Amino acid sequence: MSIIHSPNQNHLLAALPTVEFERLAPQLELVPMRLGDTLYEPGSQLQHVYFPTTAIVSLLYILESGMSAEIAGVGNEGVLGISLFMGGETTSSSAVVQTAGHGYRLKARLLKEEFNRAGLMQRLLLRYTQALVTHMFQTGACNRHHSIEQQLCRWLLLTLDRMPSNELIMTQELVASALGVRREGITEAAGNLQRAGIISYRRGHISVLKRSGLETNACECYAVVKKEIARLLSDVQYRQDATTV
Amino acid sequence: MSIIHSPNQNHLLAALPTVEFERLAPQLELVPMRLGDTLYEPGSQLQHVYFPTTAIVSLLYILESGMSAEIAGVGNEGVLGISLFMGGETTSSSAVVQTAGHGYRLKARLLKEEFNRAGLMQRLLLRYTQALVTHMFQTGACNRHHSIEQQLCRWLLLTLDRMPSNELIMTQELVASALGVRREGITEAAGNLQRAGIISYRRGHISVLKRSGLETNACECYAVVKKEIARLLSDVQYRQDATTV
DNA sequence: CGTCTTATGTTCGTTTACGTACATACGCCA
DNA sequence: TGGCGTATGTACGTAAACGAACATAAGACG
Repeated sequence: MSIIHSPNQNHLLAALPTVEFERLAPQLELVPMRLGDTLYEPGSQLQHVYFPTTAIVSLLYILESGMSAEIAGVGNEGVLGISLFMGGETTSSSAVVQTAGHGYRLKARLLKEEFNRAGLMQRLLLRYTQALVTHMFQTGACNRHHSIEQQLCRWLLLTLDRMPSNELIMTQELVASALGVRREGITEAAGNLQRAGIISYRRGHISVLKRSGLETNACECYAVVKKEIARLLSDVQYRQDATTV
Repeated sequence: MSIIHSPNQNHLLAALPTVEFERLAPQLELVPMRLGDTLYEPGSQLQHVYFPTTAIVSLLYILESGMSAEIAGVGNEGVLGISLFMGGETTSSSAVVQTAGHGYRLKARLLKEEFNRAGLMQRLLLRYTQALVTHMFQTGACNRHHSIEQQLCRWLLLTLDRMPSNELIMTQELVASALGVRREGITEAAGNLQRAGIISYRRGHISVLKRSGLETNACECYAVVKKEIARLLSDVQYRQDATTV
């Protein structure tokens, strides 16, 4: 069975009116995103924006000491490279593929042109940016006040929501660097969740057995982010033809 | 001596071209901002945007447990109420006055109109928003990895940069809630800095004696945020008449 | 099937910040 | 000038996460 790819798997692209979509579609380039790929380095000039379809990308900040923290994740609900239309040209964060998959990319110049037409694309991009800002807010507060286990639950839920199955392909090491904690801290927290029958895992794979268990153990941050994103994108209409995929 | 107020004390307003500035100026309303005033509550419909001139406002997130964390501060370099032009209408954060002073406010509708003219105001607002996003990124990572003392130094520097003098009017309790830590933690960190001759303080007042000392003890986050904001706003030209104030 | 890389498990002591309780003293205002 | 509200100082024990070192085992690959 071969996998069918379509730009409409990305919510932003699927919400474009036909005119705008058809203008961009020929310029969209399907790209594979492999685990660990770096899409952006801090400070580099952005050449493209990326609309993930099946991949998930971490926006993470790497400190001088080498320690890192994920500030937000981007999946098929969003886009990478907001600083292009915000006007900064470069980012101060890194974008690293956290779950392998695919996405479509668009040349920076073309995106800026489309943005400046002030059509629905502009509205969508700004809306999405605000959702991202909300996410960052919540993550910042969460970093400060919640335990590793709570944060792990939050993070698993956010990731799970973007996956087709209930299995995540990733090592504890990777989760640890996303949350900005020690690997051992994840081993312990994940061990607790496994003993409680909420998840089960083996080398590089995490299966969620009881989603409700994660929700119970997560901090409020998951629900808040989820709700706010739903609100911000609630009036987004998908094109008729976009739903057939 | 009476204090002279002018919208040009706010950098964004001072950078508007004459045409745009003169269109908005009659609609700008000078408002006092008293310590502790709440400009926005999470979830409320925003009626105005605020351009601080001498006041500093904290964007802080309050968790269910009552604990809080400041995600960014806004002074005369910025504006409060970005969700209005980003399209969300409401914020999920609170905006609380951290240093008393003044600012100008503008009716939400008028700002949106101006934004949609796609003139320099739009460019400025988007640029500023990206600077804010950068700030939030850095704060998030800082919350995770740096000590209270480092964060205190960073925070004092950021606040100091927006003050005309080297004295901050605020209690340790207030600083603690901005950083999202215990008041006792601030007492200890501030005590260290005072013993080192870097600051001196008395009830509700903090004087910075040796700025370089703060810079030495701060984490990298201060310098990074400072530099990035300077970069983003480097090509902003102030109107000729705006510099006379 | 055996080997070797690497993901995961476990255990120490240590550090940092928390939570609580209470002491002290500044400085506003009657 | 005296009193009082409140900002600040100090001192516990406790909890969470860290840092480092090492053990175990899964599974990729020859």
